[in-house]
Amino acid sequence: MTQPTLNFGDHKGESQRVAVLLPLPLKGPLDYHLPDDMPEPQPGTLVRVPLSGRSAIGVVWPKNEAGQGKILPIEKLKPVETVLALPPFAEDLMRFVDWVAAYTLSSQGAVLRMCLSVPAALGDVPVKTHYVLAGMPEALRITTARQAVLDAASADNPQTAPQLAEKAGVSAGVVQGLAKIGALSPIDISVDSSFAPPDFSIEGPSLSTEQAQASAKIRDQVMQGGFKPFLLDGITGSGKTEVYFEGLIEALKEEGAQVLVLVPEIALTSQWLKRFEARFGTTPVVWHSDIGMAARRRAWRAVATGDARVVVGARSALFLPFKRLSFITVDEEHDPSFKQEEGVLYHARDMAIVRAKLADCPIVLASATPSLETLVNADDGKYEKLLLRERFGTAVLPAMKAVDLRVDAPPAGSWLSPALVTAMNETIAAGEQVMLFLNRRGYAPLTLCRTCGHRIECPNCTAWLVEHRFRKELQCHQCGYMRPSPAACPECKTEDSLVACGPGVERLFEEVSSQFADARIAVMTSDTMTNPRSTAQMVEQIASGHLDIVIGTQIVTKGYHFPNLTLVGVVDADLGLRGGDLRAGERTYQQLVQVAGRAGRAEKPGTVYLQTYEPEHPVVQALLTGDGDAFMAAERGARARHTMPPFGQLASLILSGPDLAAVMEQGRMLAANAPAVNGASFMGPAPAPLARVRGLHRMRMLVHSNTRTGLQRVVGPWVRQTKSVKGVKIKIDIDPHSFL
DNA sequence: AGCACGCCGACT
DNA sequence: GTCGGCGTGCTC
Repeated sequence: MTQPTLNFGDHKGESQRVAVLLPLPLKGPLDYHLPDDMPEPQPGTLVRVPLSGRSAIGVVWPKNEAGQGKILPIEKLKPVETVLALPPFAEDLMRFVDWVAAYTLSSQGAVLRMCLSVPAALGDVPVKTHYVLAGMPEALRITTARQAVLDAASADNPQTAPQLAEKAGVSAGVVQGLAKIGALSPIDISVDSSFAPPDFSIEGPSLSTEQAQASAKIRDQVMQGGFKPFLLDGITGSGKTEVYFEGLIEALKEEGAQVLVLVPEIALTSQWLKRFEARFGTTPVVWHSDIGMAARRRAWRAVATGDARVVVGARSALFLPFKRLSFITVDEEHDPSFKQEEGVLYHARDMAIVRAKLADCPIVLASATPSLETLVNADDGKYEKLLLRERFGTAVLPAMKAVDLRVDAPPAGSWLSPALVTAMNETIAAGEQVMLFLNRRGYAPLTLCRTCGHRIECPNCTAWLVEHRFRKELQCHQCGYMRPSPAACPECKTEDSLVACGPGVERLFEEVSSQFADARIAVMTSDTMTNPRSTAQMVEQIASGHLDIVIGTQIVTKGYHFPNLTLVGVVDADLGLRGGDLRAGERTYQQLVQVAGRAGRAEKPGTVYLQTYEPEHPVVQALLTGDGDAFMAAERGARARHTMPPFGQLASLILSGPDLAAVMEQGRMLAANAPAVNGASFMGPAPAPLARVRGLHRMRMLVHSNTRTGLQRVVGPWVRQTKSVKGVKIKIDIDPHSFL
């Protein structure tokens, strides 16, 4: 990972000229000239500039030493319009933008766009006029109404006109009148209330010995300052959160310091936030993809001004304009959702390390199942490893049992083995709860015609339509296409000939409902947890013991704590292993450990049943024996042998367009133009596994390097120097995780 | 990303 | 004869 060189020094003879980076996918910053009456803005200043007839907001960018491209004469430049009343971007943020752009082979502007993702935050702050008592003007005519308002008003407690009018029992007009003659003075107060600072007087929970040791290491580093990554490797339920909380609290003791906690999108539950608030004595600034516009604006501004001390967010929070970032935690660092798969393709965990390095602060990567990349970095001594090997309190790790489906097969048309059903009955009889995990939304992944063999596919994608029986619809999980469930086969028109193939959570619900007639059952998927209110309600119902069986997709794997849940049934442990990409084994192992970790989190011990057709598979064996280290060591060996990441590096190209011939032509040209580079090999073009998505044809190419870094220096020039075919989009993914 | 310029179909 | 479809291309 190399880093672009920047010059933050003064640039003599160029005082008239400023480079402004705009949040657009342009090649680089654009030059503007400074009006004579405008003081020279320091790099990082937010400015409004003209841009082809309109006006745009950008950031004054440090001058790049390598002045590539032609320089426009100063008289041709348009003037900077205004300087925005916002704190300038910190130097480390600008270097971060440049670094991410160079690493992901995207434009600086595209990366900046992620930092300026809240247009409303950049404008004027919405204000409400409040009033305070002013000196008594000479010509004040006192009336009873006026006196009542003056009694209600005060010099140091600003109130709005309606508030004062209400208190005084008069109309708001009286207040306005007093303001007009100067007896009250108006003060504009932002509608955004400020965030309460953290409360250091709160005593943390008492920590176990290993927790205390780990947190001491982190706190020491925080006090000493400077970049340093930690891997906090602790089994599920070992209290990792409490350990990194100590680091965060320590960092916050420094005046003005800000801390960031990155979490997987689905882990940001209200249960989790309550825990957070209990320790910090304040609501953290929450940042994720679907917070409302007002909350977004308030959060962004608070981060920029430094008012927000603690930020908890999904991957995009990494691009918030922190004034002084002093500590980062990436919780569940192995989680696949940290990989951004659209627009600028980045991995938030990897970029968080870079951000911490540029901000010169400590960073903690926490996980019960660290990624291979992180484990290798820890073993190489780049990260300090902190281990937590005991479950917190009296809780113990759940017992793991494999159910060999070849031997203990479910009856035809059902998906639960007799062994699992027996265990479920016993658990429910004991007044405890069961969770069934099946990472497949809907009723059935495939609808097939018994008569003609037709499989109902998406008209736009290479994908089967998934039946959602609750909604009586078929849906494409690729593009969102929906159609009502047909009664007859769309191909041969035979009535009642369609059969659902394979299970989804809805089908499991059907089976469980008939087998456990008295049980109270919930289905937790993104389809049933569409809004926070209903989600919170469902979670509360489970937590308080009002439900017996929870059926869920991966949404249940994180962020929830159900103390009475003692049995977890993994309906199809082999599901994630099919399709076999680079990380299929690792990912499945991680996911199943997380699911298993839902069982027996309190006093009662838990049991996990893994239904599998391949009990001898290394992933299943690792779960049964609890020897994850051996499993990861084996994975590591395999990756090293094939110089796969992190021992080598991959870059993926997706070529897509409406015209297949054009897409193929682009692929041919890229292949023909592939440079001969020692240690690098080029594969493809080949049709992508998802050969068509949203009506676009897709081909893929893969570049492999047998060295760990620097592949973008091969891929960047190669793609830039290859003639592009009209109507074909080239998406470059450095360090790809998805191979579809 | 906008927004303009630019060449081919259904309207006043 | 125009209004307008969105395809390509530029923005200091």
